[in-house]
Formats: sequence, structure tokens, C-alpha cells
Amino acid sequence: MAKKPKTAIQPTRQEDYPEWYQQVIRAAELAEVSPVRGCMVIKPWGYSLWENMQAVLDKMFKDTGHENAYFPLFIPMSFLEKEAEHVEGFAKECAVVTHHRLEPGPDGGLVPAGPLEEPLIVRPTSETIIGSMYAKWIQSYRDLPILINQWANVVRWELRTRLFLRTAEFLWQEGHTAHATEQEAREETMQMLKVYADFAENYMAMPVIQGEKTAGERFPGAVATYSIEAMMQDRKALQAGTSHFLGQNFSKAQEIKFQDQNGQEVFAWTTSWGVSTRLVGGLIMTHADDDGLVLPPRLAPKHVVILPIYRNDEEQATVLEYCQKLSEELSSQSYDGQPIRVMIDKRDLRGGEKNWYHVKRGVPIRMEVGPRDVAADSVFMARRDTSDKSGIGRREIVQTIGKVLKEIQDGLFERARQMRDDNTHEITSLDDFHSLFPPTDDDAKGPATGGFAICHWKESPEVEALLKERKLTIRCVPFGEENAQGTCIFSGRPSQGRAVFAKAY
RNA sequence: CGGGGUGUAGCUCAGCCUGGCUAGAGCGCUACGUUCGGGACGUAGAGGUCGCAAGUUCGAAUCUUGUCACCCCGACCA
Repeated sequence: MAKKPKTAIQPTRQEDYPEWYQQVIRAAELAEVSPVRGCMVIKPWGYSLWENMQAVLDKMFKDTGHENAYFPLFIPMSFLEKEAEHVEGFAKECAVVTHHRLEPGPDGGLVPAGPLEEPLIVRPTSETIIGSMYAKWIQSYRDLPILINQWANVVRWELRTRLFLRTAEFLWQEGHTAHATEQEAREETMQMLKVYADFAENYMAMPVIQGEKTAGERFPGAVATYSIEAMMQDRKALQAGTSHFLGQNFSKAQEIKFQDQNGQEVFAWTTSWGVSTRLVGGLIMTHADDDGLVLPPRLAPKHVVILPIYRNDEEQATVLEYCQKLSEELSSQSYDGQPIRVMIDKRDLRGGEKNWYHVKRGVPIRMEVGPRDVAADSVFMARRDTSDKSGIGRREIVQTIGKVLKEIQDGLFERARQMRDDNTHEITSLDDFHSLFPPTDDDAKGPATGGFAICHWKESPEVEALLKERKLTIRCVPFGEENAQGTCIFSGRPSQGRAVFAKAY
């Protein structure tokens, strides 16, 4: 008999974190690499998860006054050229469409024909195309604010790709707003960052640090970029969402102007903000374990899977009938304002195999129902987050299911927060900084050493060089730390605040 | 775009150095049987133009050249 692996996923997080990540995605059937270089196929389980994220975020956007719209996939190349920094930021990774037709080639294949007068780029982001429309739509202060979001795919021609974290094409939402005053635009930028933080923490159960990006990490063309930063289980940072205050940079480049109440022609103030399918990667790396995915109940495609167990037709009939009733009773209960999402897995598979299938996919609660349970009017329940397993009366679990799910949701957040806090260090000396990030762990396959370092700093070439050498980045300057008084641990000069340093995805 | 590596069954790979009958293994898949409350076992099967193209040879997965694709490491990035 073959030796049973101890964990469903191999290697474990400890042995080889990047490989573990890929194996979780495969085992949980979230996505696969596609025949198209750098692009992924999101499979039903993964897409369902994304749909749940979309549904929650979409409601949050609408509750804050935004409307959805849709702008073209293609952007005239000249549009991108308008904002200098923006060009520089994206030019290197644009897919360019140069022809509009295919013709039979000399060797039997097809060759592009019908060259375009002006090449089109596939949107890497939509500031320019949306801005060009805003320029038309906005004439008066009465036309403002414009608060629009779009759900779309974008393409950034990445060389090194990883499923969900960095793919050439990805799905996201991008909010684009225009305002009459700087203050209003700044408030919008902050409001949406808060929405993201709320979503990350309360739905994904992923604790985040909110803060402002440093000049070097800023969105191309933005005046200020804010982000939410999460710590993955390997202690690396993941930028999970960004909100940009664009000032008047884009409105000046694109002539988005209006007459104010004094009849003066002035430029609008704009913002943009987005989160992407990268969040799925963040969810995996925050909660998944060596047995596969672990889903927070608020986003799980299914809350409960019922696994009928029987040996013969007679047992099958009674067990399935019982499962059906259980499913209906559970579905009539609610969690998070919605009916409990239940599925019965009736597939003709062995019990153990079927059980592991759902473990790997991260279903929060599994309920095994066999003849013994039917007889005792109970179920055998297993929690994905704690591996707690126990028999429980049917009536009891139906009544408490919502409470159990809440407990799981809260527990996941608490566990992640604990992990993050345990690995966040306030560093006050260069020696401590070096010992937190020793230079030798670059090729380590397990968790990165270090975690988050919070330290005083002052922007300078030396700091940049050191960070580059150690493959470290400044994640953000957390709110409240901008004006912290102190001494830069690198240069000894007066600090410009405290920032979070970490290795990052 | 620099440096390194790999292309053989759905997946992971062996075989290549030293050319030779019908190209292999594990997993997965199909059927049947025994099983079934934590990843079952047995038996029988299906599945490959050995990345592609030329060349050398009586004979090429194996040697040579070209070509394409992908992976890893650097530079860049949500």
C-alpha cells in the first residue's frame, strides 16, 4: 500500500511556499494556466469566488454613490501619450493592435493585413479613454461630481506571471471620478480606500495596513497613491488595492475643464481606484493551509457541503432523503443576510476521496450523513478552519449554523491578524534592520524571513540602493505615521515619518 | 532583452551519454468484481506521428543543424 501523504498539498508551505501556492490553486480547482502566454483560465470554483467578491464590492460602490458604465477595450495610442508619467509607466507593457484583418499567407497560414492608421493599445488601465469622455461630459460645475466604476479586463504584458497575483490579462474594477474641488477629490480617494479596507478585513478576513505610497511606488501620473497592504503567510507583503488622487494631472492633459460658480474655467480634480483578481491570490495566501484552500464564509461559493454515505440502494434512499431535508432546512437559515449556501455531493465517489475533494476546495463546513446519523437524527460535522469534527444533532446544527459560520469568519480574521502582528516589528537601528532582513535568504523557498519592519526613514539614494540590494520595498507610510518625529535609521538624518518595509509580491 | 534549462501518454517523469525488435513507469482515466464513516484493492483495458523541420545512417526518442514553445534566474510590474 502506498504511503499516505500527511497533507493534501505537497509540498507544504514550509517546504516550498511558491510551489505550495500553485498546488493549492490546482487542487482547489480555482484556475489553470492557459495556452495563451501569461493568461489564466479561471475555473468555476475560482470564478464563483470572484463573483462573490464583485457582488459585495459592487454594492459598496453603489452605496457610496457610484454607477457602473463600460468603456472600450481599445485605446488609441495617442491617448496614452498625453500624460507623460503615465506613458512612461505603462508603455513597456502594452499589447498593441496594428491590423484589422487576416489574409491567407504564402505558407498556408494567416497573416495580418489591413494596417490601422493609428495603432490601438489594449487598455492597461482606462484613465485616458475615460478622461476623454469626461472632457465631453463636463462643462459646468453642475455636471460634477462624476462617479463611475467599470468592471473590466485589462492587459499588462508581464514577463513573469503567477496565477492571480500577476497575469498578463486580469479582471478588475476601476473607479474613475471627477470633482469640482481638490478637497472633494481627496475625500473620495480616502473613502474608496476605506471601502477596500473594509472589504479586505470584514469579507476576506484579511487584515490590512492603510497608508500612502512613497514617490517611487506611486501610480504613474498620480499626485498621491494610497494602498491597503496585507501580509501573506510567508511574511511577504501584498498590495491588495489602490486608490489614487490624480490631482489635475489628467484633467490638464485631457482638457477636463468646467466653469465654476464664478464663471471661471477651471480643471477638474480626478481620482481612480481599483482592485483585481489579485485579491483571490491574497485570499489563498492569507488563509489556505497544507490541506488546501480555506475560504472565509462570507465569500465562499458554498457554506456547507453535505456528503451522503451509504452502502446499498436501501441506505441510499433514506440517506439521500435525509440529506435533502437537511439541505432545505439549512438553506432556510441565513448568514450575513443571505440564505445559507448548501450543496449535496451525490457523486459516485468513495467517501474519503470525496471528503478530501471538499477539504482542498476550502468549503467552510462539511457534513457527513450516513445511516447511523439518520438513525440518530444527527450529522457528523467538520470545520475547515480548525479541523474540529464532531457529531451534532440535526436540529441543533440547523439552528446554530449561522453562528458557526460567523465564528469561522471571525476566527480566520483573528488568526491572520495575529500572524501579521507577530511578524510586524518596530525597528529603531540599522543593526536590527539587518538582522530582520539578513542578506542570505533570497533563495529560500520557505517563508521569507522578516515580515514587516516599521521604521523612521528619509528618502535618499543610499536607502534606495540598500532596499534594492535586499529586494525590499517600502510598502507604504501608514496613516498617522506621516509626521512621526525621529531619526532615519539609514542615514541618521531627521526622519520624514515612519514607513513599512517588507519583501513584496 | 542578457544567463541557464526543458520539450516523450491527460499529469509527473525514466529512456538519450554508448543509435537496434512492438517506447516505458507512477498517478489519472474506462469496465468488472470485492470494498465503502479519512485519500481502497484486484483483474482487464484505452491512451504516444518521442515539440517541429531538415540532415547523418541499413536503422534516430537517442547523433548533427536549424526552428518553435515553455520554464527558471536577472531588469520591470496590481
